[in-house]
Amino acid sequence: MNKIQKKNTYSHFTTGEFAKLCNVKKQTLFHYDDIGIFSPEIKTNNGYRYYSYRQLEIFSVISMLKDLNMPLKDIKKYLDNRNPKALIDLLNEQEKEINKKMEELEWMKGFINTKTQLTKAGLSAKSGEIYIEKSKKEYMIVSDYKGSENEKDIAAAIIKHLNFCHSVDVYSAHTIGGMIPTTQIPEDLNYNYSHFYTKLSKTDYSHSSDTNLSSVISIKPAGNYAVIYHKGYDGIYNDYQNLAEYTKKHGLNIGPYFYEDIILDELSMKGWENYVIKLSLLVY
Amino acid sequence: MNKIQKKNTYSHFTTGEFAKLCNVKKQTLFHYDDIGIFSPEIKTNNGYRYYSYRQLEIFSVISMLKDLNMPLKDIKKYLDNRNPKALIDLLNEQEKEINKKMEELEWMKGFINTKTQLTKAGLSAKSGEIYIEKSKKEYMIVSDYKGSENEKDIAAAIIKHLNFCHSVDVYSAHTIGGMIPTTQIPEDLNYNYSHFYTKLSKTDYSHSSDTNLSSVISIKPAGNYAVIYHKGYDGIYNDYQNLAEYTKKHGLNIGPYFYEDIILDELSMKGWENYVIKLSLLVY
DNA sequence: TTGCTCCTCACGTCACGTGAGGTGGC
DNA sequence: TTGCTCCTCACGTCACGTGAGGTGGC
Repeated sequence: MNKIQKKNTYSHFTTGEFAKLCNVKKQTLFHYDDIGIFSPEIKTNNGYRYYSYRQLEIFSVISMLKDLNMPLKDIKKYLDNRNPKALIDLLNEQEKEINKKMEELEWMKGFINTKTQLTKAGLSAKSGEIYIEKSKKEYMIVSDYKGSENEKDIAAAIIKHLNFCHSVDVYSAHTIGGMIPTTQIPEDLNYNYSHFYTKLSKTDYSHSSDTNLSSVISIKPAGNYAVIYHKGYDGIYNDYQNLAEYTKKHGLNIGPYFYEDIILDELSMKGWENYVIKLSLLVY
Repeated sequence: MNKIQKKNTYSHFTTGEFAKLCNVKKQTLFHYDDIGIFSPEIKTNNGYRYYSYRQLEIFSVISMLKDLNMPLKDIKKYLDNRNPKALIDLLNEQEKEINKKMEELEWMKGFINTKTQLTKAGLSAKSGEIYIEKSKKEYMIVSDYKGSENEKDIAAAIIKHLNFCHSVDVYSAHTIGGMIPTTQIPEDLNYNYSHFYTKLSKTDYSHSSDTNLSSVISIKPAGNYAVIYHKGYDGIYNDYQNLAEYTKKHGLNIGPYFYEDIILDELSMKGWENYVIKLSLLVY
């Protein structure tokens, strides 16, 4: 170690110190040195690495690019050919990446919000009890369904419905619900949907001042709903009948459709038989 | 393959089909099946996998959790013990993760913005020419410097300055600048800073309605500045002298400090000798 | 039958992480 | 001298990715 090196190392950081400043492990710095993407300002004869505070910015940019899913190879490629114009282009691209990520995170937030609400509702729900619930107006995307009650037709229709939602840029956190006309109260042998729907959260329709979207939005009217929760799908037609009888007994007028929503699904329950399903019916 | 299986597979997706719906490669689904985190609804005798549309949501949630840096092991642990309360807790934690990521992304956006501005300025800058530039008021965090002009003292002071910035939650995209009193126009043997500073972007001080921060913010006054760009640090004291002489020749009053900002640094230029440095001086 | 898709198995890769064993500065 | 930090080297790991070679459905 000559004098100049000694003088310099006083004002420099060892690998461990620099790693702490960067909030990474030493091995990261070893690795970056190995692949030639980021090396210490000084390397002494005994192999000791010494980093300068001036290297902090470039390390933090490497971290940033890595966080934005840029492979180390590509980062190295840029650094090997760096120049102001290339930097501007790089930053430009990364800004687009960031915007994409932000949108994804926004979607996740919406998903978490609705899913938390639903799950809390599912936790406090008592199966089999009928009660009246005041609901606000809800927006949804609705697809007709004319197929049979078998799995195959339903699967095809649901996928078609999902594709339609995606085509108008809707990726709702709500699971898909089904509508059954009240003119046709389900029995064991007759339990079929007339529509499938996806409810929209505020973020789903407030962001898109898209005329495409607004033209395909349907409304579930505000009002009082008779509601019953059911566990699993077995014997669910009984609760449809119970709902209908209840409204008759209390002399209530009813809306044209039953709504069937899955409140607790595979995400919190293992197996269909444990899902919690909410049936609701507009009354007045 | 019995009848029931055959009937079901009609309404199901093969691995390749399902992978497309999920925007991933088949191998991801194989892998998830291998480690037991996400398996097809049906597996026939010949080993063919068949996925249901009902599995789409759970796959997308696995993807989401993975994007939020949750290891597959932990995701599996949740799924193996899933229940509504655990789901609510999980979603709660992940929301915090999301907020952290959003803040990071916001910081990156700010960084990209300021860095792009600086780099564009650096591209169009002509070294050696003096001109007058109108500047708006700028906010910055300033640290005194009383050390010598050697590397060691400067390094220590800069790190102290950085730590101070971090202690008041400032992580600016601007590189650190230096101030030199105009009473002491630098020469070769006398080129020393009296202060170091970090400029703040709007996002740095607008977000923080923090009284801590506002009490330590200094202001670089609005006004006309005599400006010169210099390449590298070699002979930079000449340009300090040129700036001073220019103001004298034009009978201008000058502010108390020279400001030295690095416009193009290691990020776009290899080596100190290619940096572009901006010297400026308030005139009136 | 052709072409496409499915499968498993082995090995590769990317970005480190983890000791093991040895040296070096205050 | 002790204790801490530095180094290299080899191997592990996480989440897949990439063929290789073979089978299977329309």
